[in-house]
Amino acid sequence: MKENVSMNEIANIFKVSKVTVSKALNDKPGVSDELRKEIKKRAEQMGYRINSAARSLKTNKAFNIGILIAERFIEDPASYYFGVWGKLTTVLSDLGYSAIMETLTVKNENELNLPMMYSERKVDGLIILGQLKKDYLNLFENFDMPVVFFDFYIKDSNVDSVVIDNFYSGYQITNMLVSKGHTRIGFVGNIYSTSSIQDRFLGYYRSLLENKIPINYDYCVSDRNDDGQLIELTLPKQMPTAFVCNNDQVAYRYIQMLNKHGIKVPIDCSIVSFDNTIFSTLSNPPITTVDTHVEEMVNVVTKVMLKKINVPNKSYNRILVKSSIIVRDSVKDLTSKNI
Amino acid sequence: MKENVSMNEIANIFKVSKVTVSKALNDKPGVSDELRKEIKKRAEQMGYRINSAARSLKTNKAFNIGILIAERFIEDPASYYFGVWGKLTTVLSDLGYSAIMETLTVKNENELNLPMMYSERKVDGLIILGQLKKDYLNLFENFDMPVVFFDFYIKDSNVDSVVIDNFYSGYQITNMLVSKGHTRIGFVGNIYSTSSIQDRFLGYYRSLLENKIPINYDYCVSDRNDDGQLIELTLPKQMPTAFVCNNDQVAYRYIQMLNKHGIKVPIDCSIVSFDNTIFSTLSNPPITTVDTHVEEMVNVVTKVMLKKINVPNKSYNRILVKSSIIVRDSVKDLTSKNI
DNA sequence: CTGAAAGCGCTTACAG
DNA sequence: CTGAAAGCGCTTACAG
Repeated sequence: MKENVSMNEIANIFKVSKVTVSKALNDKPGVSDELRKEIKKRAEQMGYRINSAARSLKTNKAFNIGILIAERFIEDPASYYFGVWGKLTTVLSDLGYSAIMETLTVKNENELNLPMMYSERKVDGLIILGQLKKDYLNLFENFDMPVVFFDFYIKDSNVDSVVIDNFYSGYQITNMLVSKGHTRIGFVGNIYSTSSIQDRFLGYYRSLLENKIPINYDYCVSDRNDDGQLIELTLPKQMPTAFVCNNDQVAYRYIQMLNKHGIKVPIDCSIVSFDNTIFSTLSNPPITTVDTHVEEMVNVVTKVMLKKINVPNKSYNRILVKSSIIVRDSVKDLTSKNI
Repeated sequence: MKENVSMNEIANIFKVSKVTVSKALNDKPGVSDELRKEIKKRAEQMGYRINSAARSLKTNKAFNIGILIAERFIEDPASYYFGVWGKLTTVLSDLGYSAIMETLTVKNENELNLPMMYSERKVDGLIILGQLKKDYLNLFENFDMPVVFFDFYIKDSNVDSVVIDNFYSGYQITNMLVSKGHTRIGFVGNIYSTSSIQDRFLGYYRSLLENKIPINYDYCVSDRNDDGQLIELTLPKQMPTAFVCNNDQVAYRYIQMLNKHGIKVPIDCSIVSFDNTIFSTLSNPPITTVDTHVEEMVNVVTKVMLKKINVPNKSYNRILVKSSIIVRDSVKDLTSKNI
């Protein structure tokens, strides 16, 4: 394989200028169709590869998108973000962009150091995967490069974000329980911990309101302390017929805890949760959960990013992506005849 | 934030040339310490960011490493490769390199299309994460860019690779079972399916040989067909006291199958496996497994890659990274007094 | 220690 | 349709 073929070399072969070769290869007007075809063919044969550094230097576009993720999110091998990561890479690639990944260390986050891919001008835009410290996120207000937050948002920010519709998801899955005849429904999760748990809880509450079911805090239990550290799961003061758990992992643990107390799912108690992660399929029984449509979220975030790159000062605010219920075996139908 | 500060701008402020600024910022000799310090300070204040496209154009080094992974490996949300991916990114970043990720679609693999990051000269080297089709891998023989295979190797290849020492791992964990008094030991896995299963099996066999335990194929069962598709797990013709499973996921499934037959782990039967993935911790009981030292493998592969970039024609062949046993609760000690 | 000059491989605006 | 010229922002080899 030839090491370095340049446009100039190809131009010499055809006795034309490199300008013509550039136009031919980039599908720009100003070359006859025939010549264009010949040049493209020859370039391919010669193993021509464009020098994107030279292109970037001229055009000020790197055709790279940076993806920043905090180290703590990838320590968990079952992290939801890995899937996002993979899909982002694939989708960007289809659009002619490469994905540069960088992990943000605790140190860099605390010291407010911007990522290397930014300070070396390697990327045209930045996608922030998962919530970071407020101070760090503030760096991106009025930033000199397009930035989109993925899977979280912060209040009073002018940075665009793409998030799941947690509120609606909570509403939806609780409605489903009600439609199966459940009226005593609990919630598992610390509702003061993250905005995503809070929104899911509020959706759950909305469903109760709409169905004229009074909320009963005796059915509700916490799953973590205010610092986000998981705590031991307990039975509520009174037992409901169903629980809405704030995510699959908690649901998985909750089922194990119930089993220890001799309570079988879904015979004695129904469980639903959110995220459609590996925990929902590995659980016994497999859990009815809310799928977050990662694919759709990724499509949306890349589309927004490319628009922002081309029209810098437009704002998209908070974009909600809808979700859908995946029905598995953790919910009992109380309305069916064969109880 | 100022959009575009160049070396020239900084040079004008100090009434020196951009050459001096370049030397100062890059810690190259030829500038007085005092001036260097002043320039660096000022550059920081002005928000100077190097234009790596310009640097690349001159030096022919992008300071990007490409990581190629087949789409099929990231479809499984619990894929072992995600962790590798994350660590690679972190380690490369520490060394001043950015990681460009690209997924290889089935189509591109079949049509032998090289990755975009290569054909646009965006990377200085390529790490291939996980085995690809032979034909595709053949593209990298005598390639015009450093390439390292990660977690697999192919025979008769001159491409360097970094792999776990599967043979030794199998040997080691089987030795452990023997030391706990087990002599009837089975193996779970199709030994004709992948080189990694085969190597683990051969390590297991070596331990038996060394301990003068005749191998008994009646203790062994398959876990997948020759195409790699998982099949239903069954009990062997005779029951051993322990099984070496070729990976955690299989072990997880095998324990579930044993439970269905009323066989309890580790009371009635011991289980060990490989990889230390989420399946080994989620299992009940948690499984004693072989940890693959991802961190070490990543350190090795990046070190090799950087060496190859700097000294292109040196060869490192197959580098084996050792592993270690993580003891959990799935093995019964047959030698202890309190049986 | 410092700098003038050349040049990396493209793209763009303009002229013919 | 085609090309000469300029220039993107650096680095390097060399001269002073």
